[in-house]
Amino acid sequence: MGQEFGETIGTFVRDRRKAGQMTQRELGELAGVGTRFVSELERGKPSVRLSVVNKVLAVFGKSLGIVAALRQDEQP
Amino acid sequence: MGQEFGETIGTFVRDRRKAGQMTQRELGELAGVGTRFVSELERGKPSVRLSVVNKVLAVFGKSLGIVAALRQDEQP
DNA sequence: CATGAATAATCCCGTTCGGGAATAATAATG
DNA sequence: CATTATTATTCCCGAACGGGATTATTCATG
Repeated sequence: MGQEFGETIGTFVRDRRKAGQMTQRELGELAGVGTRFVSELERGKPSVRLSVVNKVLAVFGKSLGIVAALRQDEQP
Repeated sequence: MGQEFGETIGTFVRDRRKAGQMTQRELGELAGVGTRFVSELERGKPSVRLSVVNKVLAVFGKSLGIVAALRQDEQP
């Protein structure tokens, strides 16, 4: 099976948001962040603040601050 | 077995750095970030830029941009 | 203990983030 | 197709980041 790396933060957030029938505005309000940030996050803007990303992920009971997901070689 | 949640980004980076016999300055140079950032990252400063964090993690072949690690309830 | 290395804490400062609002572009719905 | 909702883009601006250097602390090691 081809490259099944896992999703980016952007696609994860977007999928979850849609799954929850939310608009970017609603998610933003829930997370306490701006609409524009949600939009940029979903589209993969790299230079975002970790704390703000986590505010969004917290809505879905997730977080980024714990483990580093591996991308290439080298086992954990 | 108490709280075995996985490490924070800070402890992960510090452990890996020490395991590699590196000083903060050396890691910073390798990653292309400043010494102060390495120090703050290791001590768990929450508001850091995702792109810069990933520059450091890249040194260890890791990344943060892929999967959201789960912290509480709710299965993946 | 003493001494030197490593790390932490501050300071100044250019860069950029993120909020909010307005507008343009795109998607959804009838 | 027409219309509306949703999303993307742009603007202004305050707030915070991150670099680099300096100074204070803490940690190794003998």
